[in-house]
Amino acid sequence: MTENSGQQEQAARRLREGSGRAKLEEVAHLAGVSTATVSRAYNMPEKVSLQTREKIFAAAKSVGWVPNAAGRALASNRSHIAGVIIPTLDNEIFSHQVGAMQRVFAEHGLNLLIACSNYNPDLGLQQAMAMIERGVEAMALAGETHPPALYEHLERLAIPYVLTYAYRPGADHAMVGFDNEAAFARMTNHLIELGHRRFAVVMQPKDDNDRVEARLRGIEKALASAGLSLDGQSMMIGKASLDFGMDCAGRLAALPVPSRPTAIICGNDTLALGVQMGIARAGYQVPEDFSVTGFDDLELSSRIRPALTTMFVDNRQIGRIAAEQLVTCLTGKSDRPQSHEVAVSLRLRESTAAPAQEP
Amino acid sequence: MTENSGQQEQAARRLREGSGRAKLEEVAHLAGVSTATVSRAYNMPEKVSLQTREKIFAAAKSVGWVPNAAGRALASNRSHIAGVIIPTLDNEIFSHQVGAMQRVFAEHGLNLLIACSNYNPDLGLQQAMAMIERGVEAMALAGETHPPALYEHLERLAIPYVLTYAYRPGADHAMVGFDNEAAFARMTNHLIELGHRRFAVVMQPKDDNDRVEARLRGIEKALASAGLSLDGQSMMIGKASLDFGMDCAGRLAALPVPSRPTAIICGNDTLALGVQMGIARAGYQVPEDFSVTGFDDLELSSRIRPALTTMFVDNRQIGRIAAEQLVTCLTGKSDRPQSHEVAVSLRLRESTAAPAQEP
DNA sequence: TTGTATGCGTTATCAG
DNA sequence: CTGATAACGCATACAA
Repeated sequence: MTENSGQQEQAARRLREGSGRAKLEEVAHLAGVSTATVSRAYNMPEKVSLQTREKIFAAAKSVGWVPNAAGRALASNRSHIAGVIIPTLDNEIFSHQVGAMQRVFAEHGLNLLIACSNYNPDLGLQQAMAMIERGVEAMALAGETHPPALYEHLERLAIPYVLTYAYRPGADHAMVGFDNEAAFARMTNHLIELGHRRFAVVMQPKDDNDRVEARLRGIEKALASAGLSLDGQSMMIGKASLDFGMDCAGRLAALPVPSRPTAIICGNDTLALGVQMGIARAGYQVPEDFSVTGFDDLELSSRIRPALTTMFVDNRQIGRIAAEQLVTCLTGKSDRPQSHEVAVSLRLRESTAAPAQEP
Repeated sequence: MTENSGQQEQAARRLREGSGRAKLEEVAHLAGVSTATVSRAYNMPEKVSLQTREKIFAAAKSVGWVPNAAGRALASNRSHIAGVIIPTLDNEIFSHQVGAMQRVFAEHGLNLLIACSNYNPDLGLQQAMAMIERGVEAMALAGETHPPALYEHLERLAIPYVLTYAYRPGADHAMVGFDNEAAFARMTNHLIELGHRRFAVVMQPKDDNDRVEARLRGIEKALASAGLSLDGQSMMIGKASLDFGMDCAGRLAALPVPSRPTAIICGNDTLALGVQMGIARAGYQVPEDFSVTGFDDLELSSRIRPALTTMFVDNRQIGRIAAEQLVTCLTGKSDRPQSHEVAVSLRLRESTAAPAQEP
């Protein structure tokens, strides 16, 4: 009890009396100079004589001075913090992006705040607002579908931002990514050209996910151009897991031959690998009985047998370019971040082939 | 008069500096109350009458006021920012941890700064110092091996911190994780009990990675207890990739039978999957010719054939608990973060079996 | 090259 | 319940 109250008291006093850490003023006293000179020694070293600079650094070191960012930010109107909002860190397409961004930002003295929306736009908005309150100088957002309120705040506060993992010519915002619709149209056309006429789609949920919506559009348009379409039972939407892919494969394999697809387009490699496993488990073969395509090109996808036909997306490059665009704005080299289309490449491998001849 | 000219001056400055950001003072004017009351309306609503509160919120909304965190932090000595440093976001064991942490912190109104050390302690220190300058209130660090200077700074500034992904009874610091040495000893003993006597180890680089060092100790101690040891050529260290695993498998399969291992202990599941592929490619079978073990239990590991014997580690739980420990410190419910051992579980599957009888 | 003085936006203290 | 006012730690015109 006594101990406890003592601790509380101490904590309270720390709060009342300030951080308890050394401040710039103490460094100044110790070095026998003014606070302005200390500040200059760090922020504009060339304007301070080597001699005093050394005195100052020594003094700072002796008291273990760490600049207080709040005071700094308040006086300079710079927080040195950037922010990124992604749906989830559990998907490597986003964690790779963030990793690349963090590296670029760090090289420019910027710290990175991160938050996840869990594919929930309202949560994303909330997280973004929290970051804006923290004074982020720039912001990267995954995807294009965000509450108008978010864009309004960013515009009004003149916080530069880019949208990542998507690219749409003529979009209102700066975007760094690729055209999801075109990419899936390309993949679909590959299968059409091989001779496939009956398709299934295994896709992650499209709610509040503009990338997935674009992908479905791409598939449907490509099919329509060939006079084809998906019937309802061949469109399977669920969690992007191996298990869901396996389930779907099982259901598709159980269809009567006339309505059974010969090609299965998957929303990502995880689903596609699951589908391949499900097909094997059902006693069928890839690509003889089913052609399968993925998206992302995970390390595993090229090593597994049969190697997966998929689309390579360089998520690290997306993250890097997005961060670089923001940095150029912050350093005044550019007025607004520029959009940038990142190339994706179709990797044709063993999981796709011409369909077997109908008996 | 004075007031008026003051406002004009302020407006002029805002125009000059292009910062169209409203401040608390303007909200106060608009609502016809003092700045203190506006502040209270947000931070201690119960101490402000409902009526004035509503006036204030309306005024704030009309000018789109966003609180300035720098001013806030300076006055309250609270940054509402936590930090985490991990080796890399490219490995899901860390990205999952970070994702879980971020969720917990967000629930408590804390934003999360993230940085990667790339397994370089100096870079980690540098990143950590940057975070400390930004005023992080708490910090999570992956692993145990960090420069003494880092610990000194954290201690001196009284910043609560926890180390994650490792646990060592009697450690100097709060740790949330598991005993890497014990875990690998357990895995090794499983193989010894199956009857294996010749082992190979395929492991990620151990430089500046205390977890890997502990794992190797665990393996060697378990072997020693059984009167066994590794000869040099059976210890293979390299990048934790499928390719390196495949290479190692090829080299091991090429050894003359008397010195060829019957069991291959891998540092993680990625390496183990690579080893399995390499064995298949070399024309051998798992587990008939080689037993293989992994570590982490990726989603894939239980679905692949043969299913991989591995150790399940709940990285999300590690992240969650670590963050919770830090939060309890920040809310004053605890003085120091507590260590917490997270259970790992051995998943015995198809990739391990008794070695074939020697002819 | 260095010092002085002031402001940055908010919270907290104390009086009312 | 509310208001006036002093911190909070630093950067930066302006002087010297």
